[in-house]
Amino acid sequence: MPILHYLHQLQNCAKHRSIVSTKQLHAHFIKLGVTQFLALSNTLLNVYGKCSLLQDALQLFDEMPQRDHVSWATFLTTQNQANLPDKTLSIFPAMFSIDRLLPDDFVFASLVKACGSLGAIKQGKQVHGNFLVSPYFDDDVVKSSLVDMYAKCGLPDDSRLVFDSIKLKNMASWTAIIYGYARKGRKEEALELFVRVPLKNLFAWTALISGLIQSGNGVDAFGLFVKMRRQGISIIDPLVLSSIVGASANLAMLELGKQVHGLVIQLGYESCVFISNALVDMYAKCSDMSAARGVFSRMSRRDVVSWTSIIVGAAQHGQAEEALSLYDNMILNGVEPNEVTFVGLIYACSHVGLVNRGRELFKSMVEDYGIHPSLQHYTCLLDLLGRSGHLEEAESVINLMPFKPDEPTWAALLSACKQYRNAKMAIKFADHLFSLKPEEPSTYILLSNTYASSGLWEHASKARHLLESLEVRKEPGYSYIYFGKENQMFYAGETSHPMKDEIFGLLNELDVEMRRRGYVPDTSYILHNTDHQEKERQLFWHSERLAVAYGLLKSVPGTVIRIVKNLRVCGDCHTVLKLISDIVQREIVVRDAKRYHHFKGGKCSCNDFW
DNA sequence: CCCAATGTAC
Repeated sequence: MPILHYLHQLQNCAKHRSIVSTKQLHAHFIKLGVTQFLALSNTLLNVYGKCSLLQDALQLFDEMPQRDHVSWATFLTTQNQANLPDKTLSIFPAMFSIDRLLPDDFVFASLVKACGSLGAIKQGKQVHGNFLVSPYFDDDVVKSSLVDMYAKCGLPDDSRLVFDSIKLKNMASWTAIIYGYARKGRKEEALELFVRVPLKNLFAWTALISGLIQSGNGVDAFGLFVKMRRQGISIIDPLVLSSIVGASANLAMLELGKQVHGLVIQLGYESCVFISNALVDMYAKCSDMSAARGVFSRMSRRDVVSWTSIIVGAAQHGQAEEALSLYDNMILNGVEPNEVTFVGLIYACSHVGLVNRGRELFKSMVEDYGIHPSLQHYTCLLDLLGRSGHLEEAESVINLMPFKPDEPTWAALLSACKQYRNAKMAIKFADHLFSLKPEEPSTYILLSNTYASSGLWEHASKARHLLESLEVRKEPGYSYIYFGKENQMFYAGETSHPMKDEIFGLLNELDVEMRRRGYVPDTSYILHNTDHQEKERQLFWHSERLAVAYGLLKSVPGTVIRIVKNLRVCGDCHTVLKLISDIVQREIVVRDAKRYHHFKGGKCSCNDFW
């Protein structure tokens, strides 16, 4: 049977993703006049999808003289596989309106998957409803897709309802439900189900581990990863590694990240683009830009994520020129930038006050690449304009843009007003900020100082008053320091550390030298309303200073001191860290809640804007 | 002949 023979050949093409053979076969079918056999065209459609030949798939589908359920299911799947779930949903209505066909189980599964990828819960529930009243209402595959959809939409309880209705639970449904709970940080339930999985394969482990990482439980995830390795699960698919690399990045644990990198090399996955992308990002987040550049330069193939990762990394570490020249290289290499790339680029410009270049990039993003600017893009642009003193222009951008600025954006503009002594504008911005009912204590300090400097004492005291009635920081400040295999955590005001005396002695010594150089503690950053001396004492015990002192005492001389802080560095600590970096001639890198600071020789890479 | 599970940059 020649048709069966051709089907077999096509399946081979799909397996090996052989584009040339597929096109040859297609030409052959046309010549033989066998394209009216639906099975043949449908399979061909499938192969085009698998080979990522979207244009060919679309043309074939469009030109098919008749289409059946299989044609539709296959075509919708090509859209899902090409990461175009919105297309899946927008094309589907034509199934009825043009071909008079109702969805079958295969089509339902594709639609549900598309809703899950989009997080489109409203449409997802509609599809679910239609599925329940269809003849396929009991299909287990569609049900496992539904479990996955609710998991991806962050509704594990809805997942569970569907999951419990599945008679014969397959691995996909187990994986999906575990992922759903893990992703929401519901560890107990995720683990409880994991214990019950009949086959604990790599998929199940990956779902559990990556879900936990996405909910910020990186430490638990690492524990499980080690357990998985010990149980001899072989990593035949590198996806779990990208999650684990990402967890090292989130925790900013450089040593851990290096170990994971070693494992990646050992398992032979360094040549995998998305793994290397994750490594570049990890080194950047761990503030080791030279390692990030190393991985990036060794990559034989780089996609838009690779370039964007290194650009954003350079931008966040204050290396604006590097970010911009990387962008030029990216364009020369024929890689098209996307919305994330431009966030990094405009951010880079704002760091060094390259106003014209930033404006050009913003314009180019819209005009050359057709990207609709998001609030984040406007925030970067406003930051750029504010920092460089173009306050009127910033105001007109605010009036023209289709978003309302958020609290940090108003705060950044307000700081810019202070810097450029524009009291009139400051009051305007402050009023907007005030009406947002800010939650960040430092915002009240900024507000109060702004009003006070303009003689608006009543407003100033109102802001101070609100601040004092505000619950003092829900989260206590802490800093981590890592070097070698050691890591230590310091809380603000901590006085029980075994090396407390040495730390206190060193900080005192440094304090004397700093004051000799003209340092005066800026106590306006202290929230409690206590006397001046007490405020100075509190500043003295801020966690980043304890961590730096510990680092100076214990780390190898000359090495970079790396610190991760949960909150933002206060203005006084920023001054102090600059001074310390100069006094002891050491580079200090602090990753705070907002950005990176490289203190070196009395200067900071953030250019004192943060 | 077609459907379901794990992933990287803001």
